[in-house]
Amino acid sequence: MIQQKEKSFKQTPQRLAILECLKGNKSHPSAEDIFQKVKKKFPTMSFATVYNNLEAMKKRGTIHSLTIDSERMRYDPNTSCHHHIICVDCKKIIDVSVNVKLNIPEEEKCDFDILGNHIEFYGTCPDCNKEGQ
Amino acid sequence: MIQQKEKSFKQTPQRLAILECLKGNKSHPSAEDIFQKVKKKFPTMSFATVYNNLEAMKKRGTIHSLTIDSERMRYDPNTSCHHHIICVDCKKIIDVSVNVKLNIPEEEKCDFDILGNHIEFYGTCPDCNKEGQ
DNA sequence: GTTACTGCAAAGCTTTTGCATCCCT
DNA sequence: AGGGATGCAAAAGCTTTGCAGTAAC
Repeated sequence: MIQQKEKSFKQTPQRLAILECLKGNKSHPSAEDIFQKVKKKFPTMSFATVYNNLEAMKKRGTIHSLTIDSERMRYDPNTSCHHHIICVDCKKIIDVSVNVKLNIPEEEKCDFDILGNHIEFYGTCPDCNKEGQ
Repeated sequence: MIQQKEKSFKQTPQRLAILECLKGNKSHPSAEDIFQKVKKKFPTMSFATVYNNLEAMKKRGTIHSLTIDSERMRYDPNTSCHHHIICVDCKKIIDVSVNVKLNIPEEEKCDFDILGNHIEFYGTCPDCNKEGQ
């Protein structure tokens, strides 16, 4: 088997800024959110750089992307097993760490190899409930 | 309280064709998929008509939309409670009806009103497993 | 010196919208 | 007849890509 040399991962200031912005961030920001925040520090920051870096971090397993918001991709630096609640009105996303063991009966799997799962709870957040009266 | 007259829902041939295409369809098609299929019957069919109708049906609760595929919206005519497995390679989606009762402890909810939930299993389908050897 | 990253602009996709025309009820 | 739906084209988002210049290693 041919030894695949791993591509080096350079520590550029922009990349570090994106990582810093994401670190411990529980708001599940979109690429736009991240771009706006990092742009303050690097006014020349390009959108492509944000997307390229998010993609690179995803591939390395540093972050996860969430498909829960149909309007845009959301990113989560917390790669440990957890789930989410999304507000159907304002699209706010919060973490949930209910620990359920989910097993699919063999006959339901249709020979899929299951790698993992993610539970999306949807509802309305307190802020949107207030307004909706 | 003012009586809101319900908007009439006309039975146009195009709309019926879209409904027909969706009825019992377990492939979780995208708008493009539906468009291509219905276009065979109605060569003048417009993309806007497909989207308008899917949106209208969603509002009426006739169909659900799935955010599980990050590349595009997918539609599901099965509105009863069920979950999904998606193939991370080819994005094939199949139904799963594991019946789990998911309750979030009060302190995790952060005062959200929970309306429902959806479990996404992800993995690789038998077809993609074969190729990947 | 290499290799990868940045920034810019343009392109690519999916989805939405405006509007004139058409047609279901 | 009238309200809604259709079809077309254009626009609007989000995301990706090509490429020349630049910076990390």
